[in-house]
Amino acid sequence: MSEDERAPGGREAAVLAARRASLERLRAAGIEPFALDLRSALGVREPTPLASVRAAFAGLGPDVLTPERRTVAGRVVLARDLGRLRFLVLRDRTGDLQVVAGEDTARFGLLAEVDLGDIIGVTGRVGTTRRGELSVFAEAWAMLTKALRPLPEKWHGLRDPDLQQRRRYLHLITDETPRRHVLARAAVLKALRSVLDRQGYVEVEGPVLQPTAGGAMARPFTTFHHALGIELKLRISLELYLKRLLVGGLERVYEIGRNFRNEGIDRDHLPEFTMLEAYRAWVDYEAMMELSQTLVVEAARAVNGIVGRAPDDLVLPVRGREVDLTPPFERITVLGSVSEAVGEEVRLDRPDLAALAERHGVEVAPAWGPGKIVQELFEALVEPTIVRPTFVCDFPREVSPLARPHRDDPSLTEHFDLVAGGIELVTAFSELTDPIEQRERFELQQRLKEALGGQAHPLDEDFLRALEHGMPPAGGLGLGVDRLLMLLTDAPSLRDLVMFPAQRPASPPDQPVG
RNA sequence: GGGCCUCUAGCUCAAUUGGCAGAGCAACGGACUCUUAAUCCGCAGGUUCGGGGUUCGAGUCCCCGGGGGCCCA
Repeated sequence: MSEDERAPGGREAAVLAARRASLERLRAAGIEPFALDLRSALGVREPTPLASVRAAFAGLGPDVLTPERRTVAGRVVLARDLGRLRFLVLRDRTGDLQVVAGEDTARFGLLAEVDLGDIIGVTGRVGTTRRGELSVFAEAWAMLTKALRPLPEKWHGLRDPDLQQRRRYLHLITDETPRRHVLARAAVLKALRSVLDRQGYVEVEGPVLQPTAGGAMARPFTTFHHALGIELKLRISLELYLKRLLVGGLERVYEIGRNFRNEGIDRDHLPEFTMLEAYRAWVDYEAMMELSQTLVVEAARAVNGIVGRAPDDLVLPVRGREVDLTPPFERITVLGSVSEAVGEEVRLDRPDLAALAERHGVEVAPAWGPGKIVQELFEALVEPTIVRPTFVCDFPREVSPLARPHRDDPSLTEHFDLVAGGIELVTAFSELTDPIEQRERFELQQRLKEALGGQAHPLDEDFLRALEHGMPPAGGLGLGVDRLLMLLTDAPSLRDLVMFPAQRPASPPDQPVG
């Protein structure tokens, strides 16, 4: 049942009825309130963007009427009725502009049927009012789309975060922030693709529906394919199929796509999120550091214009601090930074690791090995303190099942995370190519998962089979696009960067209790 | 999963110790030929998220449930 079937509150019903009545009056006057286009009424195919009018007539003094005629269109967001003179403010994707209607305006009387929220078109000469406001002085106008529901409060807009998400269209009409977020996402995606395309990577699309969801530790969403008669999972990472393409000889591949994880929702986690993963043959994780740096810097430059920063400004405000993205990024190691944080040397072979962790407020599960304990120490003590973009290198082998053992210390892996402003942006490896070791690592992960009471996924046998055919040495990275956007826009939550984040349905009116 | 906060008119918000549910915007009727959140006059609008309880009396206190936010796991 939709919320609109609720017994209507008196006022809302009256507002809706008034809009319907206005609609009928327009029809009675021979005006179609849902027009096909601007052509029939105004003789123009598309309106001039409001910002273009502003740009073309900037600097006009007050009380000027130019001979220049323009047709504009947009949503009416403000209306001031002075009797025989009427001011309307239109809003389109580029901005706002005032329209003035008076005795020279055709069908002036019917303008009384224009409500806040209606979409109209106006043709007239461009000029300024006595107070100097740039305006189109309406000669003709057209109702393009009648709005049957009112806009939110014209000054405060939609402040309720629940309604901002549920009715994002209203949020977009009344607040420029979500619009900037949409534009920032588009700019970042374009910048990421541009960097990779320039470097000869091929964009590919792997399967979203997978028989076994691999490449990460996360609970997947499950669905059922009726024709095939099998259960399928929504992917939790892009990794294993991209690596199959490396086996197949593609050498430089990337994918930008949605991953799905059936887990908790908070500021930094959404059930669906956008990942970039890129793989390149013949290189190691050093090359991925370079690539990460380029991707982050180019994305930052692409967003600067949208959020009002200078084009080359790489110093961003993030959660009340300044983050300087100027390369080269810093480098630290997991063991080195944890040692510094606890004030004594931390090694994977220390027998008292668990006690050490507990002393620093990290609760240790019995099934955890030394690698896991060190990783938890890192995430608790070091990661939140990292402000400058920093490559955190050489994670313990135990917690990094897809990365190659470190060339200098086989208890570690060639695995780095890029962290900036306390946000984890990138995970990258020198990829593990040894299929025998890969199987052992997967099996170890399964045992660990079971020991912790979780349900282990079956192994992706076809992936292991592909590795047995031989994957070239390669470096790979995964970049969280939403998190990168959070860093670049200083949005407080990932939910702000996704127009329609997953939500429970609004509480229905007649829901049975219990 | 746990803790804290929150939900009142279409929207933004008030409501003293538990004592007549209010304002602005939007709407509706009217005035106004230069407004800038226009102004002015008038009018109307409520399942106080849902259910139960305590009480002479509940928006307010208690219990159960729902939506949202923040923090923790």
